Amino acid sequence: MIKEEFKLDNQLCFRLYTASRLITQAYQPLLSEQGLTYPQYLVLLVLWETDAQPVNDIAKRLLLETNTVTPLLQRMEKAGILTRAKGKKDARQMIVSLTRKGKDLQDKLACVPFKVGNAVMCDSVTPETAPDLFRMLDDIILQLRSSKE
Amino acid sequence: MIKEEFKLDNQLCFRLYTASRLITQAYQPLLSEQGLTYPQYLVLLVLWETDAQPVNDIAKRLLLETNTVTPLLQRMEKAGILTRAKGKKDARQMIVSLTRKGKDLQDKLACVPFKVGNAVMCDSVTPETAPDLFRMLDDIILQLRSSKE
DNA sequence: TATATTTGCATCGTGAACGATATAAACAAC
DNA sequence: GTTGTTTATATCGTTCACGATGCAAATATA
Repeated sequence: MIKEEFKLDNQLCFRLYTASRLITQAYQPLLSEQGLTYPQYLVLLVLWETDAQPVNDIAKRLLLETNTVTPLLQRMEKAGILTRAKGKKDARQMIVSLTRKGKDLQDKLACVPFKVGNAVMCDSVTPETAPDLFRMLDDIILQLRSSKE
Repeated sequence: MIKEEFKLDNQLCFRLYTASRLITQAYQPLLSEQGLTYPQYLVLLVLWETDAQPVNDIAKRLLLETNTVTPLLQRMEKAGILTRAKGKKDARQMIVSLTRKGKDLQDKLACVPFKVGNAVMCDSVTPETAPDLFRMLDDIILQLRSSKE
């Protein structure tokens, strides 16, 4: 008999991995109407909050490395969603700014958060219990970030 | 001011995506000692439970498509962890079986579940509250699977 | 001010994910 | 039995993730 700790059904990571993939898949048809991917949508969320940020700030906000974010931004630049320009104060920085098209996407995607929000609501995840889930996930993220030192 | 529903900090998906990536990163140094990746580890979990399965059964168990699993298995075959052989009853099937090396990995990775388990424990995620988290994630996964049709 | 180190970003290679498509075996309908 | 459909797997192209490495601008140190 296989040991309990090796059973797939006992793995937190597999649940997170699967839930993450499936919810991303739920976004996908809504985003692809605008030619976007989910990570690109995350970049938009960051830039809608604060426009004209260096690559590094975007990467830190998303907890990604710049070698992931740079190609992502290059593709979005090619799609006309944003521009990348060398920083004036610090020439090493690339300042990323939304174009008109990038800003307008906010209206075009207005329904997305609601549609996906509704799609995940279920017996044990409701507007009442969601904060508990958020807190646990935030705690796990914080814990894992700090153990990376 | 940006709308609440577009704030990154209000996104369940971003939490799941980040938690999944970070916990996978926690596995990575432990797995790479044996030359494994996290998805390859998941395949091992499936095969340790039930050896000699067709590709499709493994894919279904992991909720992945065969076009993701096939290359994964090919790499693991090249690494000598498993074998792939045409099914005798049904020649379309590829039956995946563990090699001696694949079976032995279970002992070599014995400490992994505990180390990662400890790494995620924190204030709001404890042995007592983990079942609540599991239930919520399972519910989300079920909900999203059923809404795919 | 010359040199060393750090910082910000880019490039490269590998391994997933996944949509689209292909192919052969199994099965069904006629 | 021939034809059509379904099923199991594989291949291809694109986009992440991410470790490793490179490079130039900024900063620290001698």
